[in-house]
Amino acid sequence: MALRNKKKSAWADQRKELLYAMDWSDYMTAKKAKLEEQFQEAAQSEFAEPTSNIFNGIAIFVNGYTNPTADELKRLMMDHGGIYHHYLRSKTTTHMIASNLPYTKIVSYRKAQNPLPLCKPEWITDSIKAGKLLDYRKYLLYSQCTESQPSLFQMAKQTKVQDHITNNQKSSTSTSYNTKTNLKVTNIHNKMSNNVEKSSEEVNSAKNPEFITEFYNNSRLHHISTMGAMFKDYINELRDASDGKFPGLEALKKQPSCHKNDKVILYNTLNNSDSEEDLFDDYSEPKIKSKVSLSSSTITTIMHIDMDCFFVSVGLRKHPELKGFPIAVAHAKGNKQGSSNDKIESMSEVASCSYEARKAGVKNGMFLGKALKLCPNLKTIQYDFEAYKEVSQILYNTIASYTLDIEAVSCDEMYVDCSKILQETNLTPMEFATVIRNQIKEKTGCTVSTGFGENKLQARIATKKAKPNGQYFLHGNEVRSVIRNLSVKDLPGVGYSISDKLSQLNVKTCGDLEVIPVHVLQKEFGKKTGQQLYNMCRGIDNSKLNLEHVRKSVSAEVNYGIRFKDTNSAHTFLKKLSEEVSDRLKKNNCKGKCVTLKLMFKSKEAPEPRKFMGHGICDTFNKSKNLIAHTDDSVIIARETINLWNQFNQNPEDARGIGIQISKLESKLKPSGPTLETYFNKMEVKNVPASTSLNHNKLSNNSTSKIQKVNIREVTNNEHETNNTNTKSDTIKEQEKFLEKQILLNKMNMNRCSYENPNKQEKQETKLENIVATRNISENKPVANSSSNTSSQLKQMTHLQYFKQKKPNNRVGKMKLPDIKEIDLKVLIELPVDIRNEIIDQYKENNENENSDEILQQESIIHDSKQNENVECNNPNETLIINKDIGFSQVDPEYLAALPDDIKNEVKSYCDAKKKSKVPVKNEKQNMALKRWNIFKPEKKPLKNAKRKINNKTKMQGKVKKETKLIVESSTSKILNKNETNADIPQQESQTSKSTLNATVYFDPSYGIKEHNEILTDLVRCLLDLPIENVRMQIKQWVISNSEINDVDFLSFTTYLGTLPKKKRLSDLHTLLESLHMYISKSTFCQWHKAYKKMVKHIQVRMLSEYGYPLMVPTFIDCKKCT
DNA sequence: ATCCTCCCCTAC
DNA sequence: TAAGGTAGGGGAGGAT
Ligand SMILES: Nc1ccn([C@H]2C[C@H](O)[C@@H](COP(=O)(O)OP(=O)(O)OP(=O)(O)O)O2)c(=O)n1
Ligand SMILES: [Mg+2]
Ligand SMILES: [Mg+2]
Repeated sequence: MALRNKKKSAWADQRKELLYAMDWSDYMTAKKAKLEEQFQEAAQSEFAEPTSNIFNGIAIFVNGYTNPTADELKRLMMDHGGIYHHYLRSKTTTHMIASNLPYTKIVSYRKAQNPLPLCKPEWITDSIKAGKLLDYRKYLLYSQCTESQPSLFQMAKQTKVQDHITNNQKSSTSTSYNTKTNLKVTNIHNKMSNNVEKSSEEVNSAKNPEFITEFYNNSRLHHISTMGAMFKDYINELRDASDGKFPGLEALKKQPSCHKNDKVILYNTLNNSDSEEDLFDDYSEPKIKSKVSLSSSTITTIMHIDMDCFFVSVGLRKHPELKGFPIAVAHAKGNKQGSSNDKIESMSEVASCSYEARKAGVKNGMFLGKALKLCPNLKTIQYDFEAYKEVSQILYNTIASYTLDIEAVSCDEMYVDCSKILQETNLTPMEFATVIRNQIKEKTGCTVSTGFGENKLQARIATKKAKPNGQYFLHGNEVRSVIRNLSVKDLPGVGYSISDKLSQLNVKTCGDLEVIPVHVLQKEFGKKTGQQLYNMCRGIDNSKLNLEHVRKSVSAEVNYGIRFKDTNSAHTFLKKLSEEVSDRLKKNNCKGKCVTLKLMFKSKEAPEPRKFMGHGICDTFNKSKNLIAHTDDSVIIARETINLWNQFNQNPEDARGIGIQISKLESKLKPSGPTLETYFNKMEVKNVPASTSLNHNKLSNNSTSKIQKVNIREVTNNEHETNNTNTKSDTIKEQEKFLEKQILLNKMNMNRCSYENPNKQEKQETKLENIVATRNISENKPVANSSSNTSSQLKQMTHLQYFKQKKPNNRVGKMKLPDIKEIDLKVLIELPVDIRNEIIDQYKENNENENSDEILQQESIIHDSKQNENVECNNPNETLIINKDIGFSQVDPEYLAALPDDIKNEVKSYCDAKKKSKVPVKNEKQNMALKRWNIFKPEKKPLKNAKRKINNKTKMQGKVKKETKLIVESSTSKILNKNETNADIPQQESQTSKSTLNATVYFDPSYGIKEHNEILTDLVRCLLDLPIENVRMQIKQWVISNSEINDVDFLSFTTYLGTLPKKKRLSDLHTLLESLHMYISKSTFCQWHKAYKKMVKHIQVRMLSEYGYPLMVPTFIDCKKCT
């Protein structure tokens, strides 16, 4: 039934043909001719912040002569967040720009399988005028959409015609299509683009600003997901707030524990359903069972509980007259007037159907049209999401009044560990089931079924057997025989795909499955899945209840109604969706550092979806980006997702689904999370029956206990005020702030610890998690050993909270301690100033106190490198920096004060230079490249005739090598010591013009300082243009295949890295430094170690200047030769 | 070996 | 019309 997406590689690079077909001479000529200008502008753009982000993610290559010149285009791109490629890069260039192309080029272009869009330069200029990225397809060079992209155009046309023929009554839709098609024609001629945008906006239903809200309001799947997550959270909250008392349980215990029949009568006021037979049938055996479990308390009993046809049951409360009929909940009415053959089948989905309907073969999730065919007298009722929530809440509250060993599964379903209850009440599972089922039925008017077993699997299977409105204990001795007769599809985790594969192995039932050897299953389905199948068909399930649910991701997606007319509407939608995700993150009080964009595009030959505005048959693509810091900021998320979107060169009109997921979440900053009151406000309980006194008590109990807990944490007063919400909220706010700090500080310590010995730490964690099977959190305390001795009690509390949320008991081995580098950085970046300062204090304190401290090492390294520093920009007289200098206002004085003098001065002089450099931009650059490295001083001799590339594999010619060595020695003497090895490998390198950077740089003897500087600039610019992954590979190559350091490499990489802070590319910088450190650490050559320290120092100066605090980077290199 | 990314699959 | 969301487990295959 389900249409599965074809697998398809999103990133297959099919543009090689194009690359090889291109004529490169144009490019080379142009480059040479304009070399000078390029350098000038590079200097400009390199240090200028873009004025907008219109072209984020766009990388153009200009082919041939264009009306705005290539240089002009480059400047425009850089000014507006785009990238200009001097070379066509197969993987990263997204668009080619040309005003005219010779016919031969067009031919070769069209031969390419997946050609780059070839656009007129007006695309750039018009986009800038419009202040947003316009659809490039309006600016395709060869006007003739019909020629270049015939399929698209014609498909749209055909679709339209088809629609007219088959669907005459859809007048509005047809009109829309008409408009769209006409517009496309208009677009081709590139006219009236404003009109175009306005009118065609109506095509896309996602254009409606309220679309997302409206969609989510009506989406049942959205509602059940949201509610499911909410109840998982809710159970966590209840558990946190629990005082260990369970009113329902207490009430049960007070009952005379003798006659089960008494109890049945006592609670069984309403139930006269057929399930009673089951109940009494099971009486004899469970009694025995119960006794057995009493004596040997090790046996656990799991209960699975699930509302019967949930949406229908709830809906029927308002339509009692429909009880007993086949009913379905769906959006469409499904009025099946007349014969069903000319009526178009409704594609509305049946969310839930009554058991009467199921007898006819109707199933949840089925299209209404099909359901009506199977069951012509099926009646539909409307959704009532509020009511579902109310009933769910009662369900959960009822169970929670007996125990909190609950794993929430969904809004109508959960697992419960009943062992304790049964033991304490001396009830059999059947008796207990009767009690709670009656309670729930009484309070909600809806029936519920329960199943019992010794593990989750068995309990679930028992529930299936019990439904509807029943209960069942799946005894150990019947497990095998019962399961044997089940279809494999009945096993949880076995869906369409697996059951399909199994049926190809001639396996239909669990009995069939039983005879398949485990290694066969594992080969077919993978290690774990195979083992799981092997176990399940035997009734074996070792999984524990997932108490303490911890969320791992937050996402929002819409795969309905997505019809974009162009890239802009897609971007607009992405922004809205980013806001949605951001809201959800904030509601959940969490932030994440990985953004994933999920896109669905219409498959190549897919017909129009059968479902109105549905997604139809699609290919799906995911791409994710790791951020440097955790975020919940919609602007950042929007920026990143738009970037990701732009990396897909797909027709925006083909988009059918969009989703944004945030993962790699940090632990919640505020340990208390939303209060219980929040939940109940959210839930707006209205129709809770009077008999909920139980719940009511529970509520107030929880609320007070919550407050008490807060007060304890605060260690301030003993007044347990009963209500006064005002003071409380203030208190809580303060409290949260305080806790936030504490937790962050703790984290710093912990992370530092883990950084020193990550493996050991992690293993210890895992082991602990294993040991601590239940939620005995105190077990974890030793791991998070204290940071400072002050306020130990407070700290313990926060530790507890922290670990509780960080380490779910049954997510063994999945979580690992975050890296100190990341965490600290995140902390510093995202925290308010006061908190940041506090952390920096701590930081400094640790520096002074602990010798083995990682950060101290960093400091001392900086210190050490001072000796080697060529202090040409030193201002010895400038002792006090803090309030004197405007340029320093951004530098955190606290941190600055702790810096070694030389760094201080360096920061200062750099800031000064920056301030002055309003004048010619090039000066600033010289400040960086010349002053800093002292390489191109006038007195230096010009370099000799040589040629080299950034690519590490190439060696320099002897002469050049010597020359650069001289320079280096005169400037940064010890650090860049070179071995005098090879004066060899001369000319043949000139043929190898294929560096990874595609840059071949000549060190011409006639070049002067300026030229050298420009060469450096060019190299740096190339690096800046390069995707981060490529740079990383460059660095890797550079380090691992060289025993000595080439200074041009060194200078260009260092300058490049030093530029990143200003470009706000901290994420990239961090990634690169991490890699650099890793590779250099492996090197046995001390000059590498020293060079690394020097690079880090250089970068930190830029960091301090830009951000006021340094980047947390690994500095320690384990080398005995160089300390 | 272990991690990461990009999927697929499943459940409600 | 119809409202095909969302979170998590896990596998394949590449990078480290
Ligand atoms: N494809 C699906 C499956 C379920 N649901 C919603 C409606 C269901 O009422 C609710 C609970 O799902 P269940 O699997 O528990 O199904 P029911 O409760 O409807 O029936 P059962 O008696 O089998 O539990 O989730 C849905 O909208 N779409
Ligand atoms: Mg149900
Ligand atoms: Mg259910």
